[in-house]
Amino acid sequence: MGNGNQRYTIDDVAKLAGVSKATVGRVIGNYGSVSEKTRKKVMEAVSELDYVPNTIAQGLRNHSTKTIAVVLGSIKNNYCNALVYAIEKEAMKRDYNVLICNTHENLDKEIKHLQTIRSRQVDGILLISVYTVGKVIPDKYRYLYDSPDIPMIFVDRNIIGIKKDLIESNNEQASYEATKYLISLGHRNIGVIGTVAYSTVQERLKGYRRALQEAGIPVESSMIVDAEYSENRAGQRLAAKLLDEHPETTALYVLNNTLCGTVLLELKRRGLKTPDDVSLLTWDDDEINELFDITTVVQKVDEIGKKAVNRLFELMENPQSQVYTQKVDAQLVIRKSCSVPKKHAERK
Amino acid sequence: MGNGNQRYTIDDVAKLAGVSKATVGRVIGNYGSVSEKTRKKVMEAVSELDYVPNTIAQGLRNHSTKTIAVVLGSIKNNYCNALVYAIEKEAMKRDYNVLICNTHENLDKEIKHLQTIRSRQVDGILLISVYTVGKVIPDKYRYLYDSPDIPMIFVDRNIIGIKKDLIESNNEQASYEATKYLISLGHRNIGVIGTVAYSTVQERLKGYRRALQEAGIPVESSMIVDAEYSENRAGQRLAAKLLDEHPETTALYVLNNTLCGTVLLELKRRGLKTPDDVSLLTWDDDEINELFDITTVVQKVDEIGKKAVNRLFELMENPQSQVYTQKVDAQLVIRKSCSVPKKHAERK
DNA sequence: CTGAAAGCGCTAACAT
DNA sequence: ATGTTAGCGCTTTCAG
Repeated sequence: MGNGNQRYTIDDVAKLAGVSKATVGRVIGNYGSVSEKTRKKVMEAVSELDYVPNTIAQGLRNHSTKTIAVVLGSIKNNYCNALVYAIEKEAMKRDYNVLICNTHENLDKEIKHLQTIRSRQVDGILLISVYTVGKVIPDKYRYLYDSPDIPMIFVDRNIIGIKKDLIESNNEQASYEATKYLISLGHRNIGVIGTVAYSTVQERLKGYRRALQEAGIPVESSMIVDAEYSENRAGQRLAAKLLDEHPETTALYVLNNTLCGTVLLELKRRGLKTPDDVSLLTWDDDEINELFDITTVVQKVDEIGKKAVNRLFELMENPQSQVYTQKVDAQLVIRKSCSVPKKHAERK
Repeated sequence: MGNGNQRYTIDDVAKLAGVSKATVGRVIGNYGSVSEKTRKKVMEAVSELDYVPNTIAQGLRNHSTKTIAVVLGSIKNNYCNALVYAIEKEAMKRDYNVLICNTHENLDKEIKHLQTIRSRQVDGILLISVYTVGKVIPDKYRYLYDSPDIPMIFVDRNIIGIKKDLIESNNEQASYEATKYLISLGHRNIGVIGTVAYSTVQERLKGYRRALQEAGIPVESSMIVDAEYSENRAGQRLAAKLLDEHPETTALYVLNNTLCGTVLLELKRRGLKTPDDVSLLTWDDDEINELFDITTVVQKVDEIGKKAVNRLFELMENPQSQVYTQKVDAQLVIRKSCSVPKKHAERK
């Protein structure tokens, strides 16, 4: 009776089949040549014992652990867990497992994780880095980011100064179009809420500015408010700030999925309805968005995850490969939270 | 210049320090005895090369990979990702990594994952099994569940017939109290929506029935409607069914977090407001719940995750340990979605 | 077509 | 206090 556990080794199979372990290896690994007769004997022994090769031993020998790691801020974030879901699904198809590492958006934890997964010899790394624009990686740890020995690609967030593949949404363009949509409705005073430090948000801001400039609307920098990642209910505070300081605001444009929930809370607190009192447009879809009929820039998380894994495997096979960025189209899903502005206050 | 990668082995350190690798091992592993002088030499060599031991090689030797696996339905589920977050945090404290395995609530995938993580020699497994009440594990795969060679504990869901530790909320009692709360408000016609097959939901139903019986309210089985896990928008369909077939319903009691969103959708579609038109009480907290002021039975996911990891480590140290169940108190958080029923329709 | 043997990097029992 | 060596389970030359 087989038990499928690790008690049986290749030697046990060899003994039972009456061959050498080299031969068993050939059958299992499907290489070299074995006579049909021996192959059958071996197969029988394998299923008799329910033998499964020890991945650790294979790893030591082959320098491949059949494991990839995903390093990200927090698995509780909806964008992240949808991404991990897609990644794991894709990895499984190739019999790879996925190690999950939360950095809690903390530099030290990111470095710690990067170090330990290296010593674990993961075959590849998918990184949504904490490193925000302006922050510099200490020389001491730079090898964690640019050493070519283990394939790594950036997902969603880029690190300026490190040349690695990047898979992300077409943030600038999608944001440009979203903003244009608001402008086409008649909005001229669009307040923006986002965590500016992240490279994605920077790009979304670029798109926003481009649309404004194209429409001849001056960009008022105080209408762009910045959220610290760690702040609790940042969306609420910033929506309040924006609405207080800029009562002429007719539309709110939220650049991070995490922020939107508490923006809604603030709107509710003030008794403001969308789209009648204020229009609302946000990034990243969520159950809430559908419930509230919020017009949303939806990222194709599945596709991003899939592309990321595919590219990582390419790199694992051919580490010399050229570095490049892949953009996945994000889509504006128009629901009911945006309309022609009712108030036509002047700009300050 | 160190590079922290795997190019350097214990031999390199030994050579550089001018000692044997056994000595290096003693210093690294902090066992046996080494003179202060040699220790220093070794330490210098270690930091010179930025040497990090190869976890794979250690694993082969020690039969420990410093990895635990979490097997669950889907990381996209909010209960699950909050759990994984807690688990990973706790695991990191002990320098353990976490492997994530989505079963997609599919039996075959669960078995496949269980097999591969075994061959990967994970040190422990946390399982939220797909096996629902009534389903039987094929003999062939039973070893995956009851073989004692690798410590495993059940989280949230139990498998009847397999004796393993279980960490879960006090589902019966918390559900009893939640139902009692609705009854105390005056509700007698409480519709229940849940995926009945799961052991947790069964327990919650028991608590619901107990409260009803205690209050002398007959349990009407057609007011308990069952959702298939995989059905899209099951909450919506079932809320509709309940409201159509039982117009006397004054309160909706939702037993799974995934269902609540679309229940709200159906309420919205019908123009029904909570708590004025219908009271609503649900399990598992979520951003939506706060936004909608929904009274909720909140599970202490953090504590469940922490307890699960702690217990798993106990088992890893002492596999012979007695099997037992730990219950974590879930709490009823009263917000504004429940009130005294306005309509006093008779029971059918 | 098959087997013997070396070795991946580390640990630990044994020897000095 | 330190070094030598066997071996964890597997793959892969190299011989035969």
